[in-house]
Amino acid sequence: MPTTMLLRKLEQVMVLSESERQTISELPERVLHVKPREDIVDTSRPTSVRLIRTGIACRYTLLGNGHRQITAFLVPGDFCDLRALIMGDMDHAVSALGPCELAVVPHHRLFAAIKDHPRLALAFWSDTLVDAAIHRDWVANVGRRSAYERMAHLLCEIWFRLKSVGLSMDHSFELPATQGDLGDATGLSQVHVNRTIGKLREDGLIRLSKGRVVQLLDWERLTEVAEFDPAYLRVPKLNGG
Amino acid sequence: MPTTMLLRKLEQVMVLSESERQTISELPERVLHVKPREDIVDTSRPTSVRLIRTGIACRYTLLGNGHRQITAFLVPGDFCDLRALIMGDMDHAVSALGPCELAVVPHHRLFAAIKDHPRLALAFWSDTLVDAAIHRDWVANVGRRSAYERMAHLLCEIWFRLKSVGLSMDHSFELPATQGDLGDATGLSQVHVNRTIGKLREDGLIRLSKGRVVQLLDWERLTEVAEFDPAYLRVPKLNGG
DNA sequence: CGAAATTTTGAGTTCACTCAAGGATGGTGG
DNA sequence: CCACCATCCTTGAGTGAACTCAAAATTTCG
Repeated sequence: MPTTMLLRKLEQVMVLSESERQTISELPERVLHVKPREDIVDTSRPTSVRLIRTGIACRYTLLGNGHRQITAFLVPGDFCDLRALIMGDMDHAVSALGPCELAVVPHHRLFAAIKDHPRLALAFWSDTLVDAAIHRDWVANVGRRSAYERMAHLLCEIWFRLKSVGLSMDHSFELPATQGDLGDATGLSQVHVNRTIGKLREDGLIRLSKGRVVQLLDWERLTEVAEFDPAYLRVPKLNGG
Repeated sequence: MPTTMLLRKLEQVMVLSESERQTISELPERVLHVKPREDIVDTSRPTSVRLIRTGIACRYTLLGNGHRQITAFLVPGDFCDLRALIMGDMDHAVSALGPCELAVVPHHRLFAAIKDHPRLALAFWSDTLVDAAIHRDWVANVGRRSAYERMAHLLCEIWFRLKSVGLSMDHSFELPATQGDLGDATGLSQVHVNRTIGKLREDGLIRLSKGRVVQLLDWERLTEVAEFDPAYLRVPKLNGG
């Protein structure tokens, strides 16, 4: 029951001992298959943590005015509800975009792993720190960029994160999101998302093929438009501990 | 060299032993006084962590288009650059709004504290989890709320957080931010911030007195307008560990 | 007290929104 | 395998919330 993506991510933060790697790979209790558009976690008090193995999911909040805001996309190797391990509850929901395969890790196993290998607490903590950095980037994206720049930035981020876990070699990836979803992620209306990606396409920056495949045709120009700097996503090796 | 606010915050998450409390209170190496508008941390590689003791600060990012986005306000008890403890670097800057008093905690002391009391790692981790929750809320705020609701929400959040650390008994607090700052926090222009708080004032929801004191005149209606639900800020007691 | 920063107000503009309808696409069951 | 239905995408037209530019009034601070 491989936890390859997670290991890959954590190994970017710190060097893991054989024993630590072993412990992590034995975390999952079972695998869960989730259908497209299905909720993975709602705002409750889960007793296990779900880890994305394949597929793409999103964190979201429903506002009272009927709107939805997606606050993050989750790619393989990402925890859905690590928050609840420490905080007890979830303050938001997570839903699968396309079909997802999840590993389920009971809280007690994670606590046991941390007890045996205290350094792992720092590794998992770093996951939350990256989450926070991504959120900050989204605040800036939604708050201070035009629709055009915003969409460009979002696509850059998703591609970069997929690439970091070894998915997407070339500059293309499958994104099982509707234009409505992209609107909820960027704070734009569905119609304006349509016009915006239309312009990105006209300008030769992206291409959308059948099966919801996104191609970034001109990474150079796209990052320029989006002002995309992956520094906030990059994880330097942990020194102390 | 008291770390009262921090202790108060951490004790909301978990019960601390006398020894743990002692360790935390001995963390600060020195106190630092920072003038209004001065940077507390920039995007570099600090070797100590700064902790707000008094005053209000903000995290911010400068965008290439000349805009600034504030991604969070920091109140007493909050860490400025805990990220760098684990990640090595900062991906954003922190600046004082009004005059601030900071406690400086060298990284090695924090690592030592965690080594002696592994549960403290979970406590500090929870700080990052709350940060992430606040950021998510900001994404939703900026992405899916009108200027009017947005400003209301921001004021609710700041007041609630000040209240949780024992500042502000009544519904008023000092906020040493210009309307430009509030714009950078909400993703609005300075002019529109002016008109928006003008409307909040007209509607009898808030009052701005001399010395930058904000008064929330009608908490009931304000939370309704803002759809403010402090659940995401509340920290349930830690069960495991 | 004067200079600098901030707030306030006015006027015109624009980016993104809503409403609406037609076309494309994809999944499902007969 | 095709017809049908639902979902999603696309385009048009009109509207509106928030923006920019600009200048006056006020406050803050040295």
